[in-house]
Amino acid sequence: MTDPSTPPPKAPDASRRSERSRRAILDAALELVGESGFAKLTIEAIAARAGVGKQTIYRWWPSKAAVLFEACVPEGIDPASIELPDTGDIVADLKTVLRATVDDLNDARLDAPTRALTAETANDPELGRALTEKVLEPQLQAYVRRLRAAQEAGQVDPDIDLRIALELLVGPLFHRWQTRTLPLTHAYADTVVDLALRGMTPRPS
Amino acid sequence: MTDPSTPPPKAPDASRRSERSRRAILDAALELVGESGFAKLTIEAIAARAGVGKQTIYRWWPSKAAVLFEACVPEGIDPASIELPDTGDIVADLKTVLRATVDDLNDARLDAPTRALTAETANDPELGRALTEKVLEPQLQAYVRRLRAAQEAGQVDPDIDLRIALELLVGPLFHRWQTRTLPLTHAYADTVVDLALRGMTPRPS
Amino acid sequence: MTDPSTPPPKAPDASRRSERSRRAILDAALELVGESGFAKLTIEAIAARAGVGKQTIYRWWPSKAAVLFEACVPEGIDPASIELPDTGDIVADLKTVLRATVDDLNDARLDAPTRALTAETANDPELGRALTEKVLEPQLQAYVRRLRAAQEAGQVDPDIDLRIALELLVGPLFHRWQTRTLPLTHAYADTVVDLALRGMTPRPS
Amino acid sequence: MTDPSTPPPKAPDASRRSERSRRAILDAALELVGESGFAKLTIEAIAARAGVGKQTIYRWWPSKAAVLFEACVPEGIDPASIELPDTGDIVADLKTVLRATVDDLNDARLDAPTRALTAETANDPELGRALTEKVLEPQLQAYVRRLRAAQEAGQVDPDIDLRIALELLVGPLFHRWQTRTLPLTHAYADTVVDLALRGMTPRPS
DNA sequence: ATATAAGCGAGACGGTACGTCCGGTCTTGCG
DNA sequence: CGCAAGACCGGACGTACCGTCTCGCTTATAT
Repeated sequence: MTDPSTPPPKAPDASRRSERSRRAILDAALELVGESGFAKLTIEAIAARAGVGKQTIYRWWPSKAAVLFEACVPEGIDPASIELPDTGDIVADLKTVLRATVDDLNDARLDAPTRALTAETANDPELGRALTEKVLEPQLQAYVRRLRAAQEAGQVDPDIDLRIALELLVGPLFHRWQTRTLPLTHAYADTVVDLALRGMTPRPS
Repeated sequence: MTDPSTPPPKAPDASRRSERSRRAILDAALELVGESGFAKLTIEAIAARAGVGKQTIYRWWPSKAAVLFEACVPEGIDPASIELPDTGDIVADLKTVLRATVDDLNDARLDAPTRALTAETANDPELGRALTEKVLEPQLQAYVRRLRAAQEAGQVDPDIDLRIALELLVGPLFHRWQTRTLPLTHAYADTVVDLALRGMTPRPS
Repeated sequence: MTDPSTPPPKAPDASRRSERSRRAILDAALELVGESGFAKLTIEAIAARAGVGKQTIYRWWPSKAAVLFEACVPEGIDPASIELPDTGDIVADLKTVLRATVDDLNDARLDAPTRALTAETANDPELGRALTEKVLEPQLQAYVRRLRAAQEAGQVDPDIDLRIALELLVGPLFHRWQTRTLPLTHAYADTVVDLALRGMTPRPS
Repeated sequence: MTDPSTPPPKAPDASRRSERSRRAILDAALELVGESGFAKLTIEAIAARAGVGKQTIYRWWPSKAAVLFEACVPEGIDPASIELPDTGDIVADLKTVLRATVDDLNDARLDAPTRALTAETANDPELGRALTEKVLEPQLQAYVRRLRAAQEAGQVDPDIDLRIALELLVGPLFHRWQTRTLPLTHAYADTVVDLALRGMTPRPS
């Protein structure tokens, strides 16, 4: 059910939309943010690089952040499809996952756009919501599911709030990435998992 | 050895600087960021509100972020002076501190400028460095000192890397604040401390 | 042969130009120069008065002098169409013309812009060329044509260089106007004509 | 009796004035106007080039035009001392003088400042008055004196208004210089004198 | 002989305008 | 009607100078 109260925003006809232009715009945005950073990313520059009229961008996206978001997060991936590995060994599995996360965060190609989007959420709450809903929460939920399985397998204390447990794992990584205080390494990921999990082992009753 | 290659940047004479203008600029910046957010914060608006020529801002600060930074972080506080409480009970002390941090992060007056500065570090590495050096690290070092005391008192496993231990405490708080996924409460702070500390208790040898 | 070396100056598309804005800008420029003089004439003020973005001025004119020039000299007048009266009496005709010139030079509404443009030629040779070509020379050529007719009618010595003859008529007027040494009157115009023409009468062979 | 009504304009003490600075300022102004033209001549540039504080310029001159004026027209020359040659032959004498004038007007070193000052009179009537009084009129009066001598010698018609006669000589030269329509040559000067003088010869009674 | 006050170099200050860049809207002509 | 192109109004950018205003520092009387 779409909202009938808002006055006609002249919604364009999506069925006539040019896929060609859409792709060119998203590609151009990614290229430019990689070359010069988000601060110098301009709607005009995107349009020029993509060989596209400015209006074609304004017609389909509300902001340059939204363009970049779509460029980074291709729609249509099923949130439920994200699944953490489950070998039965929660510690090993988490180390595998956090090491992969470390690798992603260290990937130079992803760095600029990711930081840009993260930063832009401070000014653009709508973007923040989208980022949380489409990217962040699905991943966090996958952590919760994996931890619940460990709980049920008796590897994690049943009294523990899994939401917080997950933040104990993810928070430190995110903190280092955001503040650039110290390097993000596999060893770091391992230590975080070890420390966090030590606090979650079932207490001897 | 200073770089002899760069041409003279014509450093202004700080001794002739007008303290009156400096204060007016910092106050105006804080007011405006509170009223309209960082995105709408303008050098021209700051100058106008402060009753000051634009050049007077450009003369002393390299960017509006730098102005805001100085407005938020009055220089001249001794980093070593930051000290966490030490009642002998590490758990209680950390809960006290993290609850206070939660209160700070929930303070509406600090929210806008803090988020703005944090976000701006993505575009402005120099600002990031300053923020880390002048604000973040001094606080983190205080954590390290308090945790070391606990270690020496036998309340924390001597094998633990205190730097990572601290990130286990601080990271989750920062993550929630940054992502706005769930509310930051005292209860949350307590649980984080409990969980993290459980992982650090000395192992029975 | 056009110069192939200069990089593309990105010439705007004149067919899309807004005639509405063009008129508003020219009118505003004339109003403002009349009110406050050329020294206080500002691109920003013209734009504001005309309700136009500054870029719209910079897009179509290279300087405020060029704006004023176009405001004063509407393009598209045929240079050949300027014709001095010819009653058969060269003295009477020249007096008629110079008296009219005196009236023009004394016209307060024309004074400010005309002086401004004349003065600006000292700094802006391109403007000087335009002024000479579009305004001055067509008028001087009309003088030459009328004097040639008089020559052919035996009223002016056939040996005389008409270009210089004309300057003997026009130069004194221009000199008084420019230097404001003495008032420009009809009597003055008459005397100049009388004196100058006395030197051009055919010599008794 | 000095005017007691005007509020104290804080006239500086001329006796303490630094001749060193005065010369440096005038020299710098002349140099700069020659290098870059009047439009780019700034008080700040003069001060910097002269190694002088800006205030020292503002203290002694009301405008950059006034500086340039003094640089071009060293005070203290007696207006009455200007005298045209008198060999008894008015035609030859005038040709000598106008040829010298042509040479001056063609002198590249004098061109920029002279044009600048002439142009500036359009915006600065006070400058115009000074220029007329100190430079122009003394010269024109010398012409009048020489022409009167010629009149008394019977070489010029006694009925002629000498003021206008002089303008017939000077106006054409000035017109060509100002409009840059055709080159200023000795031949041109000669022709102007011939033509003008032909109109002034005594009429056979 | 020494205060005292002026001119002076320097340059920070509150401003105004510059010429440029870009945002977001609107218009034109093509497919 | 979507689209490329780009002119348009508006607003902020960072720079250049304006003319005024302090600062210390000579330097030249006027005690």
